[in-house]
Amino acid sequence: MIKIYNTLTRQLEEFTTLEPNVVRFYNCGPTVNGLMHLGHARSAIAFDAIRRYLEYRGYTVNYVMNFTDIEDRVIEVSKQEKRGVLELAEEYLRYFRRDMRNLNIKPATINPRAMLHINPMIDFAIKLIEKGFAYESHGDVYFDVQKFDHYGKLSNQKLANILLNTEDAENPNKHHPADFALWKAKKLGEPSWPSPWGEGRPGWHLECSVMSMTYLGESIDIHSGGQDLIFPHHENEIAQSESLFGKPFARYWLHNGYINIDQEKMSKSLGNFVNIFDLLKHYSSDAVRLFILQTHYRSPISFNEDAIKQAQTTSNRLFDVVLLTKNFADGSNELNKDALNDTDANLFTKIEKARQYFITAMNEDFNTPNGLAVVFNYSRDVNDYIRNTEEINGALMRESEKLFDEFMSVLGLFEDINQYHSIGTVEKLVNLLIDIRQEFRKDKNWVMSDKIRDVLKEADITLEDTPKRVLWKLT
RNA sequence: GCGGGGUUAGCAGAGCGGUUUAUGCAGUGGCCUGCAAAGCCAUGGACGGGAGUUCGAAUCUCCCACCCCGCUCCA
Repeated sequence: MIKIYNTLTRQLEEFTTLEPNVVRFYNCGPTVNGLMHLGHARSAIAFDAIRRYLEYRGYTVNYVMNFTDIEDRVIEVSKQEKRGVLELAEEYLRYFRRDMRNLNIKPATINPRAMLHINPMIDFAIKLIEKGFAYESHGDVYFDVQKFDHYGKLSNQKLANILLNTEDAENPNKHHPADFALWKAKKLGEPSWPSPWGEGRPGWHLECSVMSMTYLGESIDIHSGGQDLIFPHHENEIAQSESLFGKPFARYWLHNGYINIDQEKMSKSLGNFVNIFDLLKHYSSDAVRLFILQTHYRSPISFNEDAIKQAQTTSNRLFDVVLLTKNFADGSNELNKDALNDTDANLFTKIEKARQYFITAMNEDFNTPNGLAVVFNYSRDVNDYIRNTEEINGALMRESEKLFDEFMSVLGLFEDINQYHSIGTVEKLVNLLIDIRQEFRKDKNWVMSDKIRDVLKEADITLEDTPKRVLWKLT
């Protein structure tokens, strides 16, 4: 049974779905007005892992992640850079897709863009006006928060306690200062679309309600995003969708914690962000994913150079043991569980237990740090087995490989490992050289044995002498 | 003002009433060892401070200190 911490109820809840075995999952994506930074990456990776885990557990996940490409902040940047909004959005969108791919984020079922949903947004606003939840005022359309009884339920705020800035407080077009724009009248030099209220453009919050409805339906299972979206963004989405449809919008609200740098939130507005493209010049995507997943998704992460370096070391070490397992996995024989010797039977038990412990960890609100602890503990056992066992059981190693494949599919690690996997001709050749070298070593001919090792090293093949056998890997 | 989160060893970070206080990186010692590299084993070291509840608290309660975040720019 999977348990999820729900921001809405502020407690752990048993996970169930509206439709059997299908998860309707909407993840609030980024505004494409700048480069992807580590904070975006955290959100993307955290929910990617959650999505992957749900799939591992047998769910079909309809995973929608939007791109906000028309909004105040995009317009602002387009003015600064003196470029068209469309051109700007297209470019940053490309960068985001590139970085997501580099981080091995599994492609969403669909990545809807706000700019391509203007008409449905207008329709949505019209219906809200018809139902009396919104009103037009001088070309703007506002949601009337006083009409929605549950306003503030997600952020646990009473309407009266919400602090408002002076601009909103003094906006004469609004009935209540907390009313938010569904539609904004055109301002000079800004992109606009025709609407019943004249030229204008949609407000930020509307797109998610509309695109969520379009691709997942009026009620969904999971809606996620960064903690900073709880208020006002998600609060407003709830107000829009629930007042129009009269039913719960999302059943589980998940929010990831921030990344702190020097004890301060990493954010676009503070300008203290680490951009992903640059980070990936120095660290592998696996290291970045490990760095993120070593912390529970709701906790804050402290970022510093040391921490990401450590993740890189860990990633390399884990990669090596997974690769070793693959190299010894042999599919030619079925594993006969009843005929295993003690050593093999022992490892087989560990494989089964590791799988079970991993699931237990992940079932508890997707506890990836504990899941990783299981992976590390198991990898120690395999390392021991491969290096210290007289006769390696290829069929058993195939079970081990299967286990690692399961772990890695959830964590999204080492997707390209098979290209390092020793197979066929290369394997035979290297094994031949290892055999020859072993003869030299037996004769204490260190010159020749070292030469073989050095030459192989130049060919990106690393040898490792262990008590029972010589191990090798492509690097 | 209102609403949240946090303070765990050198660093990162689980645990949230009870086996020796995970796990990773870094230490230290050992095994292995022609060298190299890796691995395995062992080991030191922490629960912000104070009081309370309890047979028992990092975990619950209260007080104090400090930090972070949200309250219409943010993942």
